[in-house]
Amino acid sequence: MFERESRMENGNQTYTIDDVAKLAGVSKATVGRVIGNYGSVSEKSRKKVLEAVAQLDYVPNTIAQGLRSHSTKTIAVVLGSIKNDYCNALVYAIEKEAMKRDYNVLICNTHENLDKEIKHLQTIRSRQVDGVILISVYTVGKVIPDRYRHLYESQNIPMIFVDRNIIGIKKDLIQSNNEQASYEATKYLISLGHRRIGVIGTVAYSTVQERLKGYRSALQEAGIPVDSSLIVDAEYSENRAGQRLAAKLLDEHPDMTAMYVLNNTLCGSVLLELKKRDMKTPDDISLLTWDDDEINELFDITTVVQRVDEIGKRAVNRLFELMENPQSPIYTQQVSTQLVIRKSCGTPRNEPGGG
Amino acid sequence: MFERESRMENGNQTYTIDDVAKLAGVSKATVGRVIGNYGSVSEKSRKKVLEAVAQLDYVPNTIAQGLRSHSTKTIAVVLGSIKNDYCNALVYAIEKEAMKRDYNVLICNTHENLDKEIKHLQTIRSRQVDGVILISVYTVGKVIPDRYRHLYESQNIPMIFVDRNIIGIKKDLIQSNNEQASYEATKYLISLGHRRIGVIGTVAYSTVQERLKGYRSALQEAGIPVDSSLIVDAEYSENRAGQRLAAKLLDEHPDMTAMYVLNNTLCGSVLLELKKRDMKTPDDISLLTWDDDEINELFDITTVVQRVDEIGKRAVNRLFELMENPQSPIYTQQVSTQLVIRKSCGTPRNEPGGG
DNA sequence: TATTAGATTGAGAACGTTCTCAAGAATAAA
DNA sequence: TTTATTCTTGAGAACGTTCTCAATCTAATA
Repeated sequence: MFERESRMENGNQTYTIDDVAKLAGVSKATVGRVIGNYGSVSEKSRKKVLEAVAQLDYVPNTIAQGLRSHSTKTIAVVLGSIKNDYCNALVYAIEKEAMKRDYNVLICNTHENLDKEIKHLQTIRSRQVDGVILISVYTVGKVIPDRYRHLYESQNIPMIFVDRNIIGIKKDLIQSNNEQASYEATKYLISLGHRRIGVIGTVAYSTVQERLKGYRSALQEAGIPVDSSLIVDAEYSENRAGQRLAAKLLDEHPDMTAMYVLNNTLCGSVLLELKKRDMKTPDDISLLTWDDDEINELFDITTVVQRVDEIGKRAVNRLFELMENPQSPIYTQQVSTQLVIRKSCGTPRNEPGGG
Repeated sequence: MFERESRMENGNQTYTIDDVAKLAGVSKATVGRVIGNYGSVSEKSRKKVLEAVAQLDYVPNTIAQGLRSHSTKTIAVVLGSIKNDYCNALVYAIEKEAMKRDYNVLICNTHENLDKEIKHLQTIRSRQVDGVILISVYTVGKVIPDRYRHLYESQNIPMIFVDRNIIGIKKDLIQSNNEQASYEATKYLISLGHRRIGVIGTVAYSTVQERLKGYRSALQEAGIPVDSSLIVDAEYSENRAGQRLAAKLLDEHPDMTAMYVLNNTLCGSVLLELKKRDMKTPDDISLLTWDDDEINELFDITTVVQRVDEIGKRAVNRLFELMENPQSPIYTQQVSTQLVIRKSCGTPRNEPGGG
């Protein structure tokens, strides 16, 4: 009683389930039943409890709930950087879906750095996060050291991969149909008459390798030899890699008539190089890129558009499935893409039909 | 013993401080001392504990720590949408700073919706989050209902505002020097000879009002009458408001020689309208906007650049100050901006010197 | 009225930490 | 050797929930 009153004086004090129970004149078990909406409670008790809750403006302590119930109502999203367009659209979609289920989202930027990814996964473990959505930094060549494998393989925390796969770790994966979409995009360029198509992408990522595979098979199908010097690799961390590599391609391959950009981060800086050289699409060169953006519309760039919303939604849905049933069999979901044809691709300038 | 062994078999089981204590042959109090690095522990005990920790790959349960210590090592960032360039750059900076202090970041999108902001603040309270950084939806005219005021005023959770202020709630605020920067930007346009300068912005936000104030005072100083029909208001939620409003201004004010865009979200769609009308900057119209972006560089748009990194950094620093000392006096920090002059502003086309 | 089934309730253990307190061990001083 | 001082240690309470279990109460049936 004494304590209660001293609390009342401080309008900001937070109340516990015991305070509610005392005020309502019932036990905390009964309060728990009303709050948690389980068991059976008489109408009279329920009313008293709800009144007390309202009067004290009581909110249950999620931390205590988490400790007791082993569920923190939290999912973590681990990715390179929230600044990346693909990633922030993904986080947006994930948070939206999570909210619908009263879950919150912890954001973990790895800055495309292995150590930070490991550190985040450790934190996630100790935080008892309920589930993890991971766009891993792990690139195709690299092998996860044994001492960290458990962070990826533990059955305790449901985890799914989005976009990038980690070879050797079996997890659900949700991604665009990279190979097929890339095959079709390349075929489109070929159908316009292009035979020398330069490619810019961060080769180390599984996604890009899939896209390259589609590129190669389209060329092969058309009987065009694959010239690996037309494929240039962008370090993810390099600032304005697109600009440097576009310049390299343009300098070394004067016969190149189209550029195909596989990473969404690269396109802007490729355009900067074109601007610098006063080259226009599609007259001077054709350009096709992955991932849509306001820029793409403003510059009329033909684009393979990923349905990031859909990927995010599926990721959350699948994660919740796994949270309910951790034994659910692993599988990969491929989300369709859309080739949005604008005006950046034309017939090759050296071709009879070209300008 | 039995239990331990059955746990060992399941390689994924997580261990508790009791398991470590048992394996090390000490009490959990001693383990706690080693983990938490306080009190005094003999070298012998310390070694045994560390070995046990390593062997079991023990990580402390943050939830239990949180319940006991009343600190969850979490800060929440509440903002309109992570998709917004300003916001995602801010979150990026905040997460980076928070990581340095071993704090994690909970992301809360309000979708510029009042109810969602309230809901998030309630969740934040029940989650025992240690601190909140808020870009509120609350617009200048609106008053927070009494029943929700405590969510903003509670002394329990340190909270600071970024970018937007809420009139009537006294909190720390960190923002750009909106009025001064806007005054100078306008002055720059005036110095080029413009007298009819259209303005597009979401008037309801305190930031925009500050920027308008700077705009007006620059005009007044130059003896130019302020024509309020040149200032058009963009609903935040409207898709491509910039395009519609640019069209409106261009249609209704043929004498307008410059457009001044106050929201970063609007510029892209303003450009779309210019593109549609085949108008070029600076020849057909001058354009000046807030917030930098790849687009601005590609289109050579003169821009008031906000130092979002710095704002984020200061926000976290200040929040931690408040977490240590909640009584610390409230104040506002204004971060300087930079007017990056590119090529989108020229002399008015109807002027003697113009095209 | 006695009996039974079902509804309602509260006491108290458990979740995994932190941290106080008092006791025991080790060392230094007398 | 005894006494004082400092180190080192473990038992157990506390944080705020959830949830089991047994007890009580109600109403219906025989």
